[in-house]
Amino acid sequence: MIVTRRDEIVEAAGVLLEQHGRDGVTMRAIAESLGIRAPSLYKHIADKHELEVALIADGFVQQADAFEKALAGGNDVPAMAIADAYRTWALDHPHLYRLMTDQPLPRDELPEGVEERSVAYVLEALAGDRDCARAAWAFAHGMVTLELADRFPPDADIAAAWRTGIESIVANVAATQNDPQGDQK
Amino acid sequence: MIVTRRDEIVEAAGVLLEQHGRDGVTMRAIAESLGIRAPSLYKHIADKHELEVALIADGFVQQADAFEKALAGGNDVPAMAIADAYRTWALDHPHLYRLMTDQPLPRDELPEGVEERSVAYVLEALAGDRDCARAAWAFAHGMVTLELADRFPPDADIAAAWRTGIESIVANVAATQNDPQGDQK
DNA sequence: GTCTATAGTGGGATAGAC
DNA sequence: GTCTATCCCACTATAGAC
Repeated sequence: MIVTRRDEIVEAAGVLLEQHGRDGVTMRAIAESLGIRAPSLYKHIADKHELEVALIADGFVQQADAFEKALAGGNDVPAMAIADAYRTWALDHPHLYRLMTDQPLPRDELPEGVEERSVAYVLEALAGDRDCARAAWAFAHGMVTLELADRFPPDADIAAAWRTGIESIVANVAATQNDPQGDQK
Repeated sequence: MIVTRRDEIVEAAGVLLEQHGRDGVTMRAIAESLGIRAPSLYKHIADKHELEVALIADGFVQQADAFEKALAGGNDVPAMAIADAYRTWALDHPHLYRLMTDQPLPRDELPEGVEERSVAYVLEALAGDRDCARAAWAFAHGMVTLELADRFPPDADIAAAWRTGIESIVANVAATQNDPQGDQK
C-alpha cells in the first residue's frame, strides 16, 4: 500500500485532532508536524474542508469495524454489545466523534456506503426496526456527548443509565415484534 | 425591576447568540448593537466568560418555566409532555441549548438551584427514578442535538423515534415500580 | 514540492484621555 | 462610562520564486 503525501497530511491532521481538539487542527500545525510550511500543504489538498471529509470517512470505517467485532462476539443481547462498542469507540476518539456528529454529514463527498455500513449493524441489532434503531442511536449519542462534555452530575451512575436505556428500548422491540399490528415494515 | 447596563449587555449577547450562533457573539458585535465601542463593555463585565455564564443561567430558568407549564397541562403521560417541551424549547433556542450542553456546567458560578429546578421536573415525570430520568435525558439530548445538527437521514421519521424512545423508557419505569427489588431508592 | 512574503480577516483585551 | 489607539494573537489562503 503506497502512502502518498496526502495520506500523511490526513494522518497528521487526525493525530492533532485527538491530541488538541478541533481548534488544534490548523494548517500551520499540520505542516509543522510534517516538518514543512503551511502553504506547501495546498499542493496536495484543495482546502481544509477536504481534510475534514477524509477524517470523517475514516471515522466511519473505524466505527463500523468496532461494531462488526462486537456483534461477532456472540453476545446474548446484540444491542448491548453494540452500545458498549459505541461508547468505547466514542470515548476513545472524542474529537473525531464530535466532528462526525456535530454538523450535517457531507454525504455527497463521502465514499459510497461508508455511512450505511455503520447504520446496518445498529439496525441488525434491533431486528430491523428503524424507529427503535433511531431511538437507540439518539440515546447512545446523548449518553456519549453528555459524558464527553462532562455534563452529568459528579455522582451520576453512568453505566446504570446505559443499561436502563438500552434495556428499555430492547424490551420495546421485543414487544412490538409479538404485536405485529404496531409494525411499520 | 431596574435594568442595569450589564443586563442590557447580557440581553444583547443573547440576541446575537440566537441570530448568528456562538461565533457571532463577539465583544465588538455586542458593543455595536448597543451603540458603543467594545472596550466600554469591560467597565460592566469582567470578561467574555462572565457573559456566557449569565446566558446559561438564564437558559435554565427559561427551560424550567417551559417544563412547569408542560406539567401543569395535566397530560396523561407527564414524561411525554416534558419531552415535547424539551424538544420545543431546544429547537426554539438552538444556540443557547448548545451553549448549555456542549461544555461542563460552570456550577460554581451559577445561581443556586438553577440546575436543580430543571432536573426536578424531569425526575418528577419519571416517578423519581434517577437512572430512568438520566436515560430519558440522554435520549432527549441525543434526539435534539442530532436534529439540530441535521444529522438524521432525510427520510427519517423524527416524531416516531421520539414516541418510541419515550414510550420505551416510561414502560420500563412502570415495570420496575411493580417489581420493587429492582428499585435502587 | 517546497519556500518566503504577504494579503485579508478576525478575535479578546488593556492603557490612558476625557 | 465612554472614547481612541493599540497590542498581540490567530487563522486560511494565494502569488510567485526556486
